[in-house]
Amino acid sequence: MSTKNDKDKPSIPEHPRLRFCPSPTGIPHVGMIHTALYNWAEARHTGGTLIFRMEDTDDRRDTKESLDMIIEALEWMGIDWDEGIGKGNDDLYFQSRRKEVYQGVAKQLFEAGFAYESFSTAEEIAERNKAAGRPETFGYDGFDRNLTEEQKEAFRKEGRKPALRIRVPDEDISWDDLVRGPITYKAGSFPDFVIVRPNGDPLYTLTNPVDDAILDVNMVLRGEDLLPSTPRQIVLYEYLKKLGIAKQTPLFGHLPYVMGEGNKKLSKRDPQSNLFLLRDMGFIREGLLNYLSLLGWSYSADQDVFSMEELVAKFDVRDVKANPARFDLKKAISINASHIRMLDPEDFVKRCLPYLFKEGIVPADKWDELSADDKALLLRIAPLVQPRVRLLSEAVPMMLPLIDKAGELEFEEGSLEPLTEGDKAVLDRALKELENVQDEEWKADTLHTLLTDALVNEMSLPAKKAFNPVRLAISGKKVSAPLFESLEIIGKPVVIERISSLRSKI
RNA sequence: GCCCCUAUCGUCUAGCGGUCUAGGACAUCGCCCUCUCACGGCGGUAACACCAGUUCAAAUCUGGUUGGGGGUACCA
Repeated sequence: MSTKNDKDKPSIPEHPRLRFCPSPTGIPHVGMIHTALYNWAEARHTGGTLIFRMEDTDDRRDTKESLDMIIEALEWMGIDWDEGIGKGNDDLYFQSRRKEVYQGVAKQLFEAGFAYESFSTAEEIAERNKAAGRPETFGYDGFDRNLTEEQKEAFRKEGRKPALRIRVPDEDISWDDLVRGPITYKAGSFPDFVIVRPNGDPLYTLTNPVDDAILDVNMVLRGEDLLPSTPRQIVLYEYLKKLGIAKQTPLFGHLPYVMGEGNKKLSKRDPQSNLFLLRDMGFIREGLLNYLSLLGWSYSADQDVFSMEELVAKFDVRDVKANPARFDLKKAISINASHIRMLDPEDFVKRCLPYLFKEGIVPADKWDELSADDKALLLRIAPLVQPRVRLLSEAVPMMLPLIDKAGELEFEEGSLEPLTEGDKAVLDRALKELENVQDEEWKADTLHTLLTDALVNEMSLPAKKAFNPVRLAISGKKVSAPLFESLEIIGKPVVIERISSLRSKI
């Protein structure tokens, strides 16, 4: 199999080792899952290894709840991992437990001369830049690069503590990006950067590559927002390799953003960015995964509904597009609808259960806890409802009139006003016909014939005019599951009761 | 300011120098099917940001312009 990119993008390692390493700071986000999905798909396609690790270095923002939600999200989506949290020694996979490791590496970097102590404060750097006529945003000027021991001692006597900075070589930094192709940062593009704060806290620029190196990660697929940190990390990798800590510099692939409305990255404020909100709306994993994979990648020129197996068979990160993609809820819903229709009816019902249970329509949200009668009824209803919902939650109002026979029917807003004397006559006639039907004759096709003869043929009404009042009477809605099947399922007594009830409202 | 990324219908994309009067999907509009809705079928509207250059030939290669995004941190 050859794709356009095989010839001009880097070849992937024989045994790819990828990782997904979010920070536990909030509700699982669609952009985050998009990144996780692409890492997963690449790992599964290549037979590689996916590592799941937590970048929890910010104790002010990190929460246990967030961690639990991220795990729940991955499990719900079916994104599994081979190494990492919950699989082996968790001390390897939580950065919050690894401060000594980073400090140890920092010490080695310092002793080898790859990093140096920097005593300059932000104010001093800004002043020097100003004095030299450089723009304020110029950044660090390398002032502490070659401080003598005496100078350092003098700073220490002032009570200063040094940050540790990486000595950035004066040369172009290039890499061949898996999604963007060759990228070069010219020499001097960025200054010596801090890897350890004066108080000893290691920074992302250090912790991320160090863990990747220790876990022998050879492919890094991450968001475009991390692109500017890559040349810095490449510098660091060169040093880590010299110290024997890193085996190689990994291949990098910078994935496109998932955008929201306007030209903004999908933010936590956008409701459609919240994975669990999408689940509550009634997305199924297959649909959401399918849609998300399409944001920056395509399955083929003329097919965009496919299974996870098909995705894995075809996915290649080198085919991913570099430009950001907008999250389009309408298309996401449409793709979801296709996947709902492909579900086995029993599977469909089982997945509807939580939504039905939440509204008090069924007594349990677990299939096994339902009575045989309940199961049988749901299974009869499923094929009627399944092809006409796009989200699982939409099944609730459609199933309700078929399941809840005791409750008072609620009529849809504005559905009663247009009713006329003609509709009243239709209901009268329907009532008369249906009352005479024997129990054993109460079948969808019999009722269809009966009502067609009476209402359409004898009353000379168009089919819509004839059946819609009946539909409204038994469902409370203008849109419902197929009428005659519904009549059969609801049963004669309740149908008679509901039609009489609506008749009296006209 | 400087650096980096990016640019095909409203949206997601196919396109890899000739097969492009640019294909598919969602959305939208019309028609058919039809007990409603959905499904399904048929058809319509709708895009190569701009300017140069290379070439017999450019959506495709090169340069520039413009637009969008990101960075320029002791954030990630």
